Amino acid sequence: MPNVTDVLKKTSLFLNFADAELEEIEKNGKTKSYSKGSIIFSQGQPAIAAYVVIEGKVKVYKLGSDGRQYILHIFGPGEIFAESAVFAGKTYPAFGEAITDTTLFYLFKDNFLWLVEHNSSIALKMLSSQATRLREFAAKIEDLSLKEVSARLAGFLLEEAQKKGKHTPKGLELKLDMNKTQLAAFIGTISETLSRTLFRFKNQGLIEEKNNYLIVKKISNLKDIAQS
Amino acid sequence: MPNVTDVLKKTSLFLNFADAELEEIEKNGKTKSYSKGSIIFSQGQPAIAAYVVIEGKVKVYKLGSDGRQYILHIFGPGEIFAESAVFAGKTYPAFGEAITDTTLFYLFKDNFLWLVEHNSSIALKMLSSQATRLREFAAKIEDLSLKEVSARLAGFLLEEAQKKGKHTPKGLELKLDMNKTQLAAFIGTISETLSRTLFRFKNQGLIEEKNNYLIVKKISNLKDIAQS
DNA sequence: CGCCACATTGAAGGCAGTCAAAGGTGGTGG
DNA sequence: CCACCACCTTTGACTGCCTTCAATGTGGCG
Repeated sequence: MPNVTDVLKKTSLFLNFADAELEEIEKNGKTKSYSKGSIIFSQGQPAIAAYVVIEGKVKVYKLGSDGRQYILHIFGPGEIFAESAVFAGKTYPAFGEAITDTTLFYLFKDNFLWLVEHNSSIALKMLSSQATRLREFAAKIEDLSLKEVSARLAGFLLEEAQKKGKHTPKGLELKLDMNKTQLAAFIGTISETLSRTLFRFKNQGLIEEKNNYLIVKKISNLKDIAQS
Repeated sequence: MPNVTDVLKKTSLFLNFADAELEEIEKNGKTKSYSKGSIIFSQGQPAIAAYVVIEGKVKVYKLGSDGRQYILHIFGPGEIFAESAVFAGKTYPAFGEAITDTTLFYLFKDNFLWLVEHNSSIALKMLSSQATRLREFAAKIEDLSLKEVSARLAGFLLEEAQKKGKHTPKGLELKLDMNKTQLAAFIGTISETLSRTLFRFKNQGLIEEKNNYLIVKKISNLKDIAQS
C-alpha cells in the first residue's frame, strides 16, 4: 500500500501544505480499506465525511428503479470525492462503491468544514474544483439531452485519448479503466448498445480494438460524430 | 424598477451584510437592463462577471447542434448566476438569455473573487450553494439517463406543487413561470411530446389545466410515475 | 473441465423525435 | 373594434434509435 501522507500531498487540495498541517489533517482522519465491490456509502445516508482515494478506484453512481446505473464519476488515487455532500450538509446524493480493492482516507465532516473555514486557500480551491465539476455535469446533461449514443461515445473516446492516449504508429492507444458495462453506464446507455456502436465505429475504421486496448485512429471523423 | 440595494440585501449570499459592505459591493458593480430575448452571455465567451437578477427572469441553457435547447436553470429576482464560471475562471459553459425584460447587477470577476477570498462567510455560502446545484444537476442526470419523459414530468410537477402550489378544493394549484416550450426544454424533451404527455395525465385524472393554471390532483399516483 | 461474469449478436417492439398542418392566443396597428 | 401577424400549442402520421429479451461466445479462475 502506498504511503498515505505521500498521496495526500499530491491531492490538489493540499498542494503546498506544510508537513505540520498535513500531519494535523492526517491525525484527525482515518484510513480504511475496502475490497472490490464494497459499498462505501449509499444514497440517502447522512454525509459524515469526504474521502481521498489512497489506492484503488471508486465509482459514484445513481441507481434507477429498474436497477440500471448511471455512473457520475470514477475516482482514482489522489482524488477527493463526496465533498459536496458534506457542504450541502445533508445526505449522500448517490452511491459510492469500490470497483477495485481500495484504500480511502476519511476527512470527517466537522474537521473538514473547520479546515475550509479557516483556510481561504482551500476554500478557493474547493470552489474552483466544484465549479469544474459543475461544468462537467452540465456537459453531461447537454450530452444526454441533446445527443445520441454514438455522439456521446465519440466524445468520450476523444476525451480519453487526449487525456491519456499513447501515440503509436496506428493512432492513439488507450486502456479503459473500467469494463464495458461500466462504460455503457457512464455514457448513459447499456452494454448491448455500446457493443453495437463500437462495432460500427470499428467497421468505419475509426477505431481498432486489441486485447483490452482501444486505438483511436480517425480523430477528425470522431469529432464530427461527437458534434452532432 | 425595484431598488437594487433592496434586492441585493435579499440574495442569500449577502444576507446579514452591513449596509456599508453592501454599498461597497454596489459601488464596484453596475446595473444593466435587457429586453426580452436578449442574450446576456454566450457559451465560450470569457467569464467576466457573475450576475444578480434584480428584476425579470433569465434562462441558462445549452444548445445542441440542431438548435434544440436544454434549459439548465431559470433564475428570478434575488438569485445569483454564472458564479461558477467565474470560479472556474474560464469561459461561460452555457448561454444566458433574458426571457422577460430584465435588470441585472454585475459582480465583476476580480471584485467578486476578492470578496470571496476575504470573507469566509461568503466562501462557505458559495460552497454550500454550489454543492446544492451540483446535487440538482446530479438529479437531472439521473432523470435524463434513467427515466422517461412521463417520469420526468411527474417529478417536475410534484416538485413545483410542493414548492409553490396553493391548496384548493380540487388540488394543488400552480402557475408555471415559463411557457410550455421552455418547460419541455427543461425536462429534456420537445413541446410536442410534452403536450401529449400532459394530455395523458389529464386523461388519467392526475391533473387539470385551466387558463394558465395547472391543478395537481393525485399526488400519490404522480409519485408512482415519477419513481419509475 | 466447468463455472461465472462479461461481451456479443439477433429479433422485436416501444418511446420519443421529426415533419406537417391546423388551432389558439396575444399584441399591434389600421 | 377588428383584422392581421407572430408565436405558441396541439394533433396526426411516420420513422428510427435504443431498450428489452433471449441466445450464444469468450476469457479467467478455481
